[in-house]
Amino acid sequence: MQGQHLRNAGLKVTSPRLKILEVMESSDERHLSAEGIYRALLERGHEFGLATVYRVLAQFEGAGLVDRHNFEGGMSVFELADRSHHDHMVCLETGKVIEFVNDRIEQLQEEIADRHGYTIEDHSLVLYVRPKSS
Amino acid sequence: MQGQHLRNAGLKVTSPRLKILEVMESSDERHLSAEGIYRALLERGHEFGLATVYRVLAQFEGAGLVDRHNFEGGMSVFELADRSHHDHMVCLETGKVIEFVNDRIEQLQEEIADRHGYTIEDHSLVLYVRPKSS
DNA sequence: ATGTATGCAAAACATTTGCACCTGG
DNA sequence: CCAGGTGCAAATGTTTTGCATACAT
Repeated sequence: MQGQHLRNAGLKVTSPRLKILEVMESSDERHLSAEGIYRALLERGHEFGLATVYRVLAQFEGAGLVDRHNFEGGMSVFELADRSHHDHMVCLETGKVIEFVNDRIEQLQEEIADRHGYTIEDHSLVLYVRPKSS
Repeated sequence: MQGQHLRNAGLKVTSPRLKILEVMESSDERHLSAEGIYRALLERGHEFGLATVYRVLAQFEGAGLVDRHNFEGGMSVFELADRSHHDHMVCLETGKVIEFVNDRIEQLQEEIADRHGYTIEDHSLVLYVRPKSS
């Protein structure tokens, strides 16, 4: 049961939190907007306020349970932080999100920050792409 | 005169447009928010509506005169598109923005997109950093 | 003259917050 | 019981838009 995840994060086990976790775990889309989660909850018969969804997601983010991404288009998308680090490729035609990792890029980023006297706290790499026409 | 830039972009040469270009060219900060530009204009005695600033920036973006970036923090920053491509490092302590280029990273990105059957239309790489404490 | 630009106020949008009420442990 | 969570509505902050007026060419 994911109730444990919540307890481990120091969060009370409540219905909104459990259901939101459930939606994020079982959704086809790994990357969901707050609104998307809100609608998915409705479809499953759970009517929580949108404000609650936002609050829960913010707490989850703070607890390291989810990552928030700010892709273009003005709204945040959230994904379960159940995998190791990766970056994103967003298809501009279909909206599809592809994940990828490249250790060499990660390493180069570290080197660049280091060279300037900084350490990386966080980073965001997003490729906006289109299917090859060929 | 930068009036030519505007004409080349197919835009009428108007006072707001000229002054906004001027501010962006002469500001200490290369990366400005719409509000920041609005305030800089006021300081120079030009009172245009904030809506105009946004509209002009949107047109400039469309014309390729400026780039818009969506760093964390909810608001866009704009910079003159007068340099070749580069990525950004944002200091979380000071808000300072450092630009950098790394051809190897650029190349790796191309390879990754290509490997997945896509071509890159645009990309965003931002490192959120802190000064090395050492 | 005439198609665009602008100004202002109002709308839109995603997100956050205040506060009274509920609930998990 | 009581700290903390939730619902709702209202506030927020950024950006966009509608419409009447002003301007560049």
